[in-house]
Amino acid sequence: MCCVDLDTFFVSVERLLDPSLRGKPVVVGGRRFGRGVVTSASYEVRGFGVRAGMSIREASERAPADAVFVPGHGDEYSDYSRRAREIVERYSPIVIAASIDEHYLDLRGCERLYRRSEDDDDDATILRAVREMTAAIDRELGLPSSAGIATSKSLAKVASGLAKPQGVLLVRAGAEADTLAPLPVRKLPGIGPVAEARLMAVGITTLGQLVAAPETSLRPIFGAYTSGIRAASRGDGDDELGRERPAFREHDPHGVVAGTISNERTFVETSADTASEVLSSLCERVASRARSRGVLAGQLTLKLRYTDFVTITRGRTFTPTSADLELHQIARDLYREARTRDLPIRLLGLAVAKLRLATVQLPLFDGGARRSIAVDRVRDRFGYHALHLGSSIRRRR
DNA sequence: TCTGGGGTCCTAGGACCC
DNA sequence: TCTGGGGTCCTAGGACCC
Repeated sequence: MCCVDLDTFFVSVERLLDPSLRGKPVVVGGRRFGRGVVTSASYEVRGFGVRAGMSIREASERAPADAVFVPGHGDEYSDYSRRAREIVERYSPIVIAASIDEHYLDLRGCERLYRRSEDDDDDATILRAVREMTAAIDRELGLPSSAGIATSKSLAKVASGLAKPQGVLLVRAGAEADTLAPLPVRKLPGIGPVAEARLMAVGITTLGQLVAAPETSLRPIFGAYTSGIRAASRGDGDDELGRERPAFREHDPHGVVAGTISNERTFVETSADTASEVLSSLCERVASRARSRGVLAGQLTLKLRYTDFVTITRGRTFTPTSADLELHQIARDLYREARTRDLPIRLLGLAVAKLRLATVQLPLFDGGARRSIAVDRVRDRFGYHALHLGSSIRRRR
């Protein structure tokens, strides 16, 4: 099992787009002192304590004066991600994308394919092939990457992290538990800040301690994941690649499509946006994304966050639709149900789920959907902002 | 750690059906 | 009208990932 991870991916792409950023501290995520969070930080700026996930404001204070802050280029990242995948696919027929900057390959059975000399054992052969692969990604795309090779998927991921930057680490069969034992629990995918704190409370800080801990102390923390987490902490378990993320997956024969489509917006203090304007525009975005994917939504969930960070969600299941006006009506109802406190709102979000494939004939009978598709056609020609629902446009006098 | 925006998956209670 | 137990769906909330 091999995990290939592109190093500081967004920063690396930004440097391809603007070579003057090479060697400089770079922060991707937003303009300096603006709003947002860091999505990628170059190694130069990590030395100052800037990390992905940190607020742009805090990063702005920590970063040196010559640091460059860029908002990011999402379409370019997707394009480079796809090209990286094409290179990875040369090395194994079994590849899945785990995220935009991360791919897993199943290399079992490929040893004979890559063997160069009789002296090479399987590990040496695989290690050389993976080094060739990361070199190819660098040579052909100009992107640095790291890789981890191990008997299980999660250990391969951990190993790729240990190998960074621009390294390849192979954990030999039999060495799994010893490799993992000294690492902090947080290194294991699936253990986040909450689980880390709760483990600390029962005296567990390393993966070795987690493996040795009694079931009764882990169960309350991990629930259904307990045995999987413990197995992964020992380095055994998931030796299958598993499913591709639902967004990339085929739908099933009944027209059910996995996944959700969501959009949310945090209110800026200075903005005079009203909740109903934001709601309308979120509704249009979500519905138009559903239509462009050719799906109807059977569930809508509204998320409302107050300025004190208390978050309420209200959802409803209904006959599948992708019409703006229908979804908008439901969204307004949900908003009324959720908005019970007299406190300013920090964030509004909408998500559609229970997606199913839109049948071809349905729009002919459904005026709302037909109107929405006409709107999409206008937008295809003139841009997204060419047309909006009346209520999502600020009234001017 | 004063916290964006896109997602996935699990839990737990209640309704409803057989 | 009360009772048991299982299955499934709905809803709200929360942890985690990139």
